[in-house]
Amino acid sequence: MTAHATLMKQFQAEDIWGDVSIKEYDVLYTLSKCPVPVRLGDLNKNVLLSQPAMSRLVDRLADRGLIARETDPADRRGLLLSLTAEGRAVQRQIGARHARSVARAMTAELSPADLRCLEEICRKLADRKG
Amino acid sequence: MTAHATLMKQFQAEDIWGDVSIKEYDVLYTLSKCPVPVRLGDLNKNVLLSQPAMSRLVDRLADRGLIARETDPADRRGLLLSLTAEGRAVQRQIGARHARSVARAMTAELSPADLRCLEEICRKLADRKG
DNA sequence: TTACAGTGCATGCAAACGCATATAACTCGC
DNA sequence: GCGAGTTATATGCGTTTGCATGCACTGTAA
Repeated sequence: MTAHATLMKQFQAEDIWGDVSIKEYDVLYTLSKCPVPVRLGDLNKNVLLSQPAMSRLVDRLADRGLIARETDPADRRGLLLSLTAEGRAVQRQIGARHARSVARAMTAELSPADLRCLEEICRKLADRKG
Repeated sequence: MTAHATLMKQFQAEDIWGDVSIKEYDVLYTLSKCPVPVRLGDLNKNVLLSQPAMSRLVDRLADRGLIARETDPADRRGLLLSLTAEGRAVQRQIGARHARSVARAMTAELSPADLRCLEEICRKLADRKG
């Protein structure tokens, strides 16, 4: 937990976020990794926010024109979310800078073996029983 | 980040927290690890909260009698924080249950070698240059 | 000693959050 | 087909957060 907190505070303090908060970027990043539109509930699994908070975060991003919402034709309760062209551009721009920060922070202290090990561990933990 | 979010959501959903939030517990736990009273600013390094938010979280815990505040005699701007007897009792009770959850979640998916590797990685990241 | 830049914590305020719950849509048994 | 139960998202409301800033104290230097 301490490792996570110090890393996040360092990333948050970097002057690369423009008018996008780190949680908002988290959503943009997750969407950028999805080849097809995603459900709100699925997005919510990747971010430490309650469902209502995610709903309103998506509201704000949609109002700002960064993501598009459409009701799922197959299940009209559902929302399908995707990046707009502008959202994709913003994600790419911030993502490039953030990726450099992350790479710098991780390689500064961790060996290549550490990095492989950590990747494996995180995959195991994230894929854990639904 | 996904691994962290899923783990935290699972822990948060466990029915072991009583009327102490996970952030409040985080503070109680950190204090329980400190042999001597700690500064607010130092506590804040372990938790992903801004300084004002930490200040008010400590307010609430002090109002509830779980932690004690005293001004540092050596630097009278500073606050020294410590657990009260009740705070220590609460931390121990919740901590015992939470430790079991954590152990279960981690050992379910990770090998002993993974655990040693992760511990080493987290130490390196947490101790990273100020 | 007094002025002044720096540090540690507190507070005002708007924004964001979580909880409980409402709403809408789907599913299943009858 | 129709009501009961379930699932996906939205909304009301009180609480908590972050930002900007204020206040108290420290240290240094004229």
